[in-house]
Amino acid sequence: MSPDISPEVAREVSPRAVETLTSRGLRTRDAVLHAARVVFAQSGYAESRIADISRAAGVAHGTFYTYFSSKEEVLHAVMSKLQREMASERPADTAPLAPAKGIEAAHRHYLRKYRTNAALLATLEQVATLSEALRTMRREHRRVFVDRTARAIQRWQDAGLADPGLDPTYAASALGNMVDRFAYVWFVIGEEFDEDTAVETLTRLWVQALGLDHEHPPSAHRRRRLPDRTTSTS
Amino acid sequence: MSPDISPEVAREVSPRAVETLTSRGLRTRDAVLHAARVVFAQSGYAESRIADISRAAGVAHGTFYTYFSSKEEVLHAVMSKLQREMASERPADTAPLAPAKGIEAAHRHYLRKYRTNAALLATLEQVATLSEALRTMRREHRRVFVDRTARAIQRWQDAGLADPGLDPTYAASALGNMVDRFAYVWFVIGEEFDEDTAVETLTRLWVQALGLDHEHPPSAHRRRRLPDRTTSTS
Amino acid sequence: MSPDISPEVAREVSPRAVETLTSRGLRTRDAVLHAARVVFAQSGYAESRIADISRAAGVAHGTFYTYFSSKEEVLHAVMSKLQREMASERPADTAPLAPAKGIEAAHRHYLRKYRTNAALLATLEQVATLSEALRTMRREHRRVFVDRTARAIQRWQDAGLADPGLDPTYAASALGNMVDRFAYVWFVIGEEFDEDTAVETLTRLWVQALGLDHEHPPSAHRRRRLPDRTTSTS
Amino acid sequence: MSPDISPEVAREVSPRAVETLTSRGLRTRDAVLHAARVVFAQSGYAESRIADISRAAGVAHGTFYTYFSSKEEVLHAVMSKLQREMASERPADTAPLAPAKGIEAAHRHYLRKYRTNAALLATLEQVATLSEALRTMRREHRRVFVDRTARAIQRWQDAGLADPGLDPTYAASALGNMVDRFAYVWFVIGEEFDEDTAVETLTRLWVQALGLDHEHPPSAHRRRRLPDRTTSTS
DNA sequence: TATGAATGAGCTTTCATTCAT
DNA sequence: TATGAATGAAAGCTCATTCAT
Repeated sequence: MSPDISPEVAREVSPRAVETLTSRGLRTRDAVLHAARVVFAQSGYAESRIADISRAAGVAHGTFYTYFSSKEEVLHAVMSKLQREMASERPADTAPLAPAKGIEAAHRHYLRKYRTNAALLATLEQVATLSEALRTMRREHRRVFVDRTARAIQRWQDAGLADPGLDPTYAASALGNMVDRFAYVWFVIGEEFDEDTAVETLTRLWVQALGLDHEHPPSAHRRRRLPDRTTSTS
Repeated sequence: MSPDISPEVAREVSPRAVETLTSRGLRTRDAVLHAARVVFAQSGYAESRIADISRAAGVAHGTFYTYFSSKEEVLHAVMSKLQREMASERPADTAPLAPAKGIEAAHRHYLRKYRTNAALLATLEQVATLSEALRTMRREHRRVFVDRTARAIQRWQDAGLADPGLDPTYAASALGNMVDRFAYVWFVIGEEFDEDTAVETLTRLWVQALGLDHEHPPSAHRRRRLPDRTTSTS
Repeated sequence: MSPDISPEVAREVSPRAVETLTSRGLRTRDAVLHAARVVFAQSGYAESRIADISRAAGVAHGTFYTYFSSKEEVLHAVMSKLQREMASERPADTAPLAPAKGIEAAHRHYLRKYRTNAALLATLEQVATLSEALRTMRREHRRVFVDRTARAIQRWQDAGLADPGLDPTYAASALGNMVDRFAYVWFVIGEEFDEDTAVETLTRLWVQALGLDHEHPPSAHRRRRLPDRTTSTS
Repeated sequence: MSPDISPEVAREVSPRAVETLTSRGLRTRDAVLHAARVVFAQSGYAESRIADISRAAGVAHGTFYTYFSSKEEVLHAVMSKLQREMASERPADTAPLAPAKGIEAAHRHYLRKYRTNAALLATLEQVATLSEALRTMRREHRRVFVDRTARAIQRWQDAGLADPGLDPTYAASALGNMVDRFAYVWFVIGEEFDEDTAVETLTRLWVQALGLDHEHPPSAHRRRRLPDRTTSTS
């Protein structure tokens, strides 16, 4: 595999813990963090210079190190924030839509959010394997997505709406990858697609793959159940 | 900084074209290329040093530059070769299997090939967006895969085996991504999966997504046809 | 090799402009510039190493690049300064000497100044044709000298002291070259001469060549006048 | 001063003495020598690569070393040939012209020859101080010119045509420089001049400087005589 | 003689990080 | 906190020269 930038796990603390910063300090830190995001998006990780980030943040070169102890640390902070943003902010599915409608809405939403952050997500792809810390962050972030989808699949299976023969986790992982990767190929690699056709096709594939388009008699045996969750999240 | 008095004599510095190499030269070039592959797989692109490659190839530092004019150029050569390998070598589907059987075999084959080259494919992911040249190579390589799958889907649609409502290219792209990305998450990011369950799930998702599990009366209208191919490849 | 997704943030690598330097920075810059002068004089351009200059300046290797972006750039700075020095600093010809006396003084002064800077002037000769920038600098520097002499010649012509049949600019260029080159051959190529004889001969040649040694009746027609200068410089 | 490329005096012998070469060998050697001349003229010394010379000569890289043992050695050979060409080939002044006419013809001839070889002469200027060997070659070559002129001046002095107060050698050196440098400034540095005006001015300056434009009674005392030459050349 | 592959010392340049102010 | 000058390890690349064939 790829080498870790630093063998030890990345430090979780900045040179000065965020909590202890004055409000002026917080503002500067934010400026640097935001600048880093812009620069990483624009130039990729390897080609981004601390000097670029400082300049973009409007601070002196040395000021960077007041808030982050290394280039890798800002990277971590930027990517962590990005992944949180990608995971949250999904449209409030307040109304319990029919599965197909909900899936379509989610797909359209995800693709648009991807497009917005495409450049930074491209950088994330570059660095995903650069350190074990990032690889771990990546795995954990995926788990949120996959779990959420897996639980939905299981609910659908329980309700006799989805193919009970599918392993919810494997299916969730596979289908999630499908959409995520489709966006990557489209917005990063530069393949050309049409949004409506894309959303429609992805949705149809999900619906049919999961068997949401016809009934599944409850007699069917399930291959594997998800571990019970006390907090039966959305 | 050279005097620009009269430009007459050509100045060429790039490496000698492969065709003009002596057999000794060819052997050395191969050694360097192979060493680069090993080193890129081991260390990723950014962390690979020309010195590492030369050492691994058992040649002097300067010899590298006899055959490649830069790190980027070997990268290109290595990745080009990798992609050709990934695209070829598919199992001889001599027997016209039932679609599902064929799909399953292809999936299993692909996952195994991916696992074999996982480290280098991880590097490919890192560098995919590093230069337009690589992005283009990437797009073109995907096209081979996608086209092959899209034509298969269309044949199945024509035969009334697959859902005629799907755009073959979009579906091929999406489903291809699904498998490719599943392998990445498994072998590169380090998620843990079981091969049989993986192959089974991926296959079931394909089959159901494409509607290969039930009949499609010929009356159905098709969304978009692929451009006709004279050479109706398998 | 950076992703070209969206170019927004400026990337500047060139050295900080001289005006923006702190006094400490200015001091260091001067040290480097002076060291470069010494090293170039000692070793010529091609044989001078950035490492030599840094060492001579007593700074770290990288510090050189804080102030100059390349060897060529310091060269430019050094030579520009040298030429300014050669052009200025002429002896205050406060007393309006007889032409011959003034010429003799100027020659002696020039030869001595040349001897002092011979090594660096030899380097200037080496690099004069290395870049168009230097060639241009050279041309402009000569113009100062030539113009000054040409105006003197014209004044003498106007006063009936010098041969009116000479083109002032051509004559100034030729006679200036004569002295300059004499110094080069003497101090750089290593021909052996005696100062008094040299000054005497050069002066006599100038005086006679210009016809300063006898009257020129005002009736004589002039070949070409210099463009009028409002500021009739001394 | 500038450093010598190699402390020892350049070897005077090629890897294989020219006399021992077969005619095929001689042809190859000539091709390399000529190619070197072209390349040096085009790119200057520092920017010329042995590879460029070999390619221009149409021989393999290694073949160069069959005939010259180093880059410096070809340089020496090329420049030696150039200086011989510049010194010879002057127009047969069969008819004992009036001094002024002869001088004018010589000047025009020299300027034209300079123009033809300007690029290579520019390179000569670059390298003149690179090694003691070249500096010596330079001095010796100048001596031919200067001596020739000095003897002419002395003859004119003896004949009562030229100012007997001038030291023939100093005057010859200075006046020779004047023309040589004028050509350099014109054809290498890129100052713009008109040929007729240039020839006319240079000639007038010579004539007047030497006092060839009026009589010099034999009573005048001469400053210094040239050492007697048995072979009272042209 | 001719070839062209191989060598490796040597050089320029970059840039994350430190630190005195 | 903020500054920006200073550091120096590290890497890419060049090319004159050697040498086996």
